[in-house]
Amino acid sequence: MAMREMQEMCEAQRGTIVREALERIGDKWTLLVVGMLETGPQRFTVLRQRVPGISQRMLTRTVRHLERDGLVSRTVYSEIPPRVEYELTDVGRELLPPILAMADWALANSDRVEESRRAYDESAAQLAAAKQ
Amino acid sequence: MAMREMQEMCEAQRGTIVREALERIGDKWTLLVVGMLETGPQRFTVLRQRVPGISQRMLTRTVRHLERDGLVSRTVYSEIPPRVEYELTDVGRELLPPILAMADWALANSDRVEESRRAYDESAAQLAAAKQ
DNA sequence: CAGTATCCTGGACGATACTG
DNA sequence: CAGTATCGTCCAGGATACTG
Repeated sequence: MAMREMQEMCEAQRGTIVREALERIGDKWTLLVVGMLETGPQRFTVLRQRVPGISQRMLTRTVRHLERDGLVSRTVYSEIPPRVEYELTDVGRELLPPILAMADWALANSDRVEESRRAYDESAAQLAAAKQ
Repeated sequence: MAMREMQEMCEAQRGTIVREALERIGDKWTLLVVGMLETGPQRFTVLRQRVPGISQRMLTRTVRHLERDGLVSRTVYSEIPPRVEYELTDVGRELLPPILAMADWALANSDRVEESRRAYDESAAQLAAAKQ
C-alpha cells in the first residue's frame, strides 16, 4: 500500500471520529447547555431559565445525554422538595474553551452573517425573477 | 426595572444569538466541512472525499448554506469539464480555531466518552433488571 | 422541584436518477 | 464535474398532561 493511501485512510479515520463526536454535541441544545454550566453547578430550573427557549423535555434529554457521555455529573440531594445539580466533569470542562470561543464568534459576527444572508436571498430572488 | 433583571435580559439576549448561530452551524456536516476547508480552496469532489460519509446532496446543501451565511466563497471556473472551488472567507476562517480545538477534543476524548457511555448503559440495564 | 409519558409534526438526511 | 429533482424515512424537538 502506498504511503499516500495510508495517509488518506488515517485522515478519513480522524474525520469519522470527529464526525461522531460532533454528532453527539452538535444538536440544537448541547453546546448551549454546556456553556451555561461554565460558572459552576446549576439546578435544573435555573439551567432551564438560563437556556432561552428550551423545553423541559429537551433539557432533560440533553443533560441525560451529557451525563451518559461523561461530560456532566448529576447529583441528587435527598430533600423535600428534591434538588438536583448538574456540573461539568473534567472532560466536559475541557470542551469549554472552544465552546466559549464559538459563542464569542457568534456574538461578534451575527450581524455580518445576517447581512450576507439577506444579500444572498435578494440576489437569488432577482435571478428567479429574471428567469420568468 | 432592577439591575438584576436587566442583566438577566442581556444574558437571555446573548443566549438567543448564540443559539441561533449554533443552529446554523450545529448540524451534522457544517463544522466538519468548514474544518476540511482549513488547508485552502477545495473542489467539490475533493471535499466530498475528505468528509467521510457525506452524500452529494448534503454536501451541496451544506456549502450552499455556508455560502449564504458568508462563511464560504464559491468560485466557478468556466471550463469543460466545469470546476468549482470553495474557500473560507475571513468570517469563516475566524471560526476555524474553535472548530479545530473541538476536533482535537474529540480525538483526545473519544475513548473516554465511549467508556463512560458503556458504563452508563450497563448500570441502566442493571437498574431495569432489578425492577423486574 | 424535577422530572415521565404520550402524541404529533417538520424537516434533516439518504438513495436514486437525471443533466448542463 | 458539479450539480438538480424527486421520493421516502426517521427522529429531533415541541406541546401538553401527569407524578414521586
